[in-house]
Amino acid sequence: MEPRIATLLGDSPLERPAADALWLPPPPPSSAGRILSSPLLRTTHSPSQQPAPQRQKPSAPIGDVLNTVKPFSGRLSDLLLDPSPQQLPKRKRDDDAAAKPLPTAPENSLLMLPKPHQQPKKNTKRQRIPPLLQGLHQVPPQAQSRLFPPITSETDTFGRDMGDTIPLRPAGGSKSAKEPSNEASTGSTPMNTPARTPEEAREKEGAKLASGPIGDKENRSGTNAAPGKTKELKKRNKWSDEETKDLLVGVSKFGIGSWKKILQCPDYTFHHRSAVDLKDRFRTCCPGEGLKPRKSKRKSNAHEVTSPDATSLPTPTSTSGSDDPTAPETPNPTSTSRKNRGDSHRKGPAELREMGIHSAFTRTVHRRERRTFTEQDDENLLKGFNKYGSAWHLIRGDVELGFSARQPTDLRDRFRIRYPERFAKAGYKLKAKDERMLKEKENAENQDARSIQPPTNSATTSIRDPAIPLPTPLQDYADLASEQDGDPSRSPITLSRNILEWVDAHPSQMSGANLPPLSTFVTDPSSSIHYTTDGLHINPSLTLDLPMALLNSTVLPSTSQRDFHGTADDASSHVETWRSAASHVKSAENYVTACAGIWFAECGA
DNA sequence: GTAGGGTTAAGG
DNA sequence: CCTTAACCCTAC
Repeated sequence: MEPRIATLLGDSPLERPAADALWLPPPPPSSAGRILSSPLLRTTHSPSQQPAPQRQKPSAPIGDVLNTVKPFSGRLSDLLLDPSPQQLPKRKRDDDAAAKPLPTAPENSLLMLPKPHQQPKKNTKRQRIPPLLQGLHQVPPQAQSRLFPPITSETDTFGRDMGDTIPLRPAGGSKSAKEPSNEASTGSTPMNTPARTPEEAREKEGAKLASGPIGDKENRSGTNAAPGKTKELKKRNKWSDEETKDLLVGVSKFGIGSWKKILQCPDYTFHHRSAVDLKDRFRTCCPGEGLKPRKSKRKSNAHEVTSPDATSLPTPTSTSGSDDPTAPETPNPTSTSRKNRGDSHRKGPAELREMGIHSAFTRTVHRRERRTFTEQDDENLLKGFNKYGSAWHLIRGDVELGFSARQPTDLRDRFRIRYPERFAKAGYKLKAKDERMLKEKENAENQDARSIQPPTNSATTSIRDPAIPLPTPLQDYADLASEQDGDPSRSPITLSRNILEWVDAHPSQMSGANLPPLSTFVTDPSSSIHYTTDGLHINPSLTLDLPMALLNSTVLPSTSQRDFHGTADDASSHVETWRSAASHVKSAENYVTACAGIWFAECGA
């Protein structure tokens, strides 16, 4: 832990500039026990590494901040919104006096910290809680312990950012140990056996793409995954001639489109390929053979004059022309090198003959031509759903809607994609992926609400980055109002079970009120509670205000689980009360945690 | 006929 | 190589 902290901070404690807001002074002896009980502080200021005289220097940033800060108004929003800019220069002066800055360090060394990796796009949802709050959310587990929460998450990210080359993926699994070489693998290897469940399929896919091939690919390529990426950089799993031959022979035997059959046929050997991989490879080798050749991607960019070869790039017409399977061995002489590179995988008749393929590829399995749903289709689909409900065959039968060429299941599938919430509300099951997305979304907001995100960099808990704007109370929460579906049979209450679960899990923080498990309400089908499918929806303004006066048992219902025998309306009313109470507890928690930071510093000053 | 999981096509 | 969506299969 200790060396990692030092690594994480970029230097040894002695050389590290004190601009790091974590740099707290040692507490007076009376409070030493409390303060040093924090593992973070202990490791950051190990007495064995820090000479006593230097430790006694009253150069703590937090102490300075506290000395210059104006009297605390008692409102958390003041803490959040007042960056107290005059404190920053003073901090720097003290920094200079206290420690020798790194020669290359910029003024604000916080900027030198490794950037956390970029989450995939779908996860880069804008944070709903300002960074300061994220760091302050965590209430010390025991009030008397006053521990900083340990840094337990994102460590891998930092580790990688700091050049930690230790493989993060658990080494060893029987699977990877079992597949040191692909040369010996056959079509009947575990990798080529079909998965029985979606989870297995996912695992299998993940193993194919990541853990499984790693050793093999590294052995082949001799390169390591680049550090600083969320996902380990996947090596390109290049197609060998043997694989390609097996693929083409397989296509000639089973037909175009029977990718899974080919994949599973023991006669052929593929190195961690999926059916999609086979299809993609075939599309590359035999463009136009039964599969649509790829469209030209350069449309709007084609006119850009900055590209030196822009004038020689093939037009979409020439692209499709060169993809013409009737002329596979006569590449367009005007093609660029890029174009030639794309064509380099193309297998001509001669090569096919060499592989023993003498007849043209056929398609043995018939599949309806793929037809994209238009906006009009979607509109009609919604109309049909409003008219017939989920009787998809009736929707198809309605000639006015124009779905005669579709299967009922097509309509259902499209409806699931296009109107997922209505689909779910109608009682249907969403695809696992959609459900995962909903869950992730729920979890993301759940983390905001439960405040279980430990600070990944405690420095950010003291000084809010003024470049990151705080949201206005209702800014960016348009979805709060967009959840209404206009269904009059539902209560307008929009409630997330997560906050209720949080309250369930923290009954002691509800001022001793008698807390019924709130699942009492949520599991009551007669309560007409409307749960949004995307998780937690708390009016964020409630978390920015500090309704301390409301934080007492008088606002909390005294109803116990056994006592509750109300009607659905009563239940709604109670849940609303609980929801409000939970929000207030949340606000109070933030407030107390913010104060805790000051208490810590005061103890150390 | 429907629900739900699986497979494939195609664009990114 | 990944993701998405259209389409397919099959148990019920």
